[in-house]
Amino acid sequence: MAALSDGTEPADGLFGRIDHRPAYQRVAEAIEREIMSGRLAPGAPIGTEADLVRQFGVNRSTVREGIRMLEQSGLIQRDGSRRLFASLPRYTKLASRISRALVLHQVTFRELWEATMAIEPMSAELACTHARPEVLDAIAGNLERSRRAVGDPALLAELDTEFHALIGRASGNRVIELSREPLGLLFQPTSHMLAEEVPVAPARMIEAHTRVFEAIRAGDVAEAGAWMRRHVHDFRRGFERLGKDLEQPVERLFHDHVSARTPPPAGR
Amino acid sequence: MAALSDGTEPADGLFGRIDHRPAYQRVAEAIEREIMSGRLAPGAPIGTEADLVRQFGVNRSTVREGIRMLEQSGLIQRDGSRRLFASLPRYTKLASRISRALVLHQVTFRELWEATMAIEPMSAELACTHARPEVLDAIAGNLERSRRAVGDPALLAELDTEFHALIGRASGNRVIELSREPLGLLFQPTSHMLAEEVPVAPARMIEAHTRVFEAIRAGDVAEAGAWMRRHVHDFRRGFERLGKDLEQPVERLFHDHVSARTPPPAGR
DNA sequence: ACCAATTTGTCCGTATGTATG
DNA sequence: TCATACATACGGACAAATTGG
Repeated sequence: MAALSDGTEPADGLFGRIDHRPAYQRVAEAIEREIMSGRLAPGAPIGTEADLVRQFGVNRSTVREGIRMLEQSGLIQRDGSRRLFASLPRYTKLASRISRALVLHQVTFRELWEATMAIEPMSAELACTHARPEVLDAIAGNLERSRRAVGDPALLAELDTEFHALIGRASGNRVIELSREPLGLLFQPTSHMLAEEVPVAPARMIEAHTRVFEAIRAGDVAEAGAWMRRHVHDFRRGFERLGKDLEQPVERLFHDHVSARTPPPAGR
Repeated sequence: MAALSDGTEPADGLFGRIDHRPAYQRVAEAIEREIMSGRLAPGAPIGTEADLVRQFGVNRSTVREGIRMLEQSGLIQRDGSRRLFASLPRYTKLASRISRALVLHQVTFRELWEATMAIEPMSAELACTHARPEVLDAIAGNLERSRRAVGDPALLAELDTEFHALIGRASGNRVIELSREPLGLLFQPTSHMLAEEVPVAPARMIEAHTRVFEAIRAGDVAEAGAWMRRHVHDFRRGFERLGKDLEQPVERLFHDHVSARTPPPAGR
């Protein structure tokens, strides 16, 4: 039951097992452990490659391979000047990683929609009690821009995605915020198509967004949830009206331009 | 608006911009593009490092750094003989990445619980119409083992986590399955503590699990959802009965032994 | 704004253990 | 069994970029 981190059982003799994983992995894991344990706080400098070479007693190439892994997992980042810092994995990066995986696994629109149906209404309901003024202002701004964008399907789809992301932010719940982000990313192309092909779609969308926003501002939990549910149902109806199949996998095509660049410097 | 993948705007002259990103990143991105576009199907061999050196015209070390990044993101894997294959990012790996991020961001129990309250009932409801026999059998087995584990808090917590994971599986919705996995991981230690400290907890848990299971087997959507909601509420009450604060961040301590090892070869 | 030291990105060559045929 | 191919790891090198005076 007490499996080691490499999946093996501990030996019961005098000596511990030998860790035969490659050196670059052990370098990465050692640094990861320091960060996860809190001994390296986010924003703390990791040191130069030469430092790490000295500390671990391995070659620089080995250190560099370890660093690549940690960089990829978001536990360390480079600031503008390429110095290494411990950092918190960014939500946007995780979200785009998740949506990439969902695309590769050929998740269907039905699956996406059902998950949205679970998360989005809850998000709106929580926003009623947790939304802070700045976020409400941001949502108001989003609505304003949406009303002016009725003729521009691409922009409208972008603003739609942003609206829902802001509701997630307003929920005051980062788990929900993170969970729903990939859904927004994956729905955006469909939202675009909908705005282009279904004449009433833009107006209905803006109407629903407005209702949700007003309910949130009024603190009306039931109303916010109900309008959000209606809105998500509406999206599905529009989707079906386009003659598309709910069991169709989300395409991988769109994903080309969502290769999220590393964001600017972390802390400090 | 048409930002390039490195965040800059396209130049409007004769020549395109020069890509200043380091070679190892471009190697990784080139391979990633092949996989995402479908030209490299999961399971397809990538070639040896020497092959990649020839194709890209860069040094071994550079290729290796690129490979580390892709390995970390789960897009490529090595089989037993260390040959490189394209692969689908594994859910378990993503889930543990997500829960790690949530821990580092010091997400609170309230946030976890609210998200669970959104996802888990939906998961149970969907299971009513989508559960396949094998999964139902697995759940039955889990229940059987749970009943025998009443005196063993650690095992019971493990079986609890497994039960909910199986419900996720039964939902026939991989988005929900993936979204809820990190929640299960993060709740497990609390579930353990609950089984240890609250005398009635094990019995109530098993009762609820049984009800949910029977409702799913009977295809009773309303009943399954209702019992799951009750179960999740119950968890919260138990948590508060322990005198713990919902606004307390999930501890980072537990995470030490959840450093999910790379699973065996991917497809084929 | 210039200079010297540091650091990263990249390359080359080589040795070693292991897996495949 | 043996030869080959391959991944891991090491040492050393140099140019370009960045830092810190």
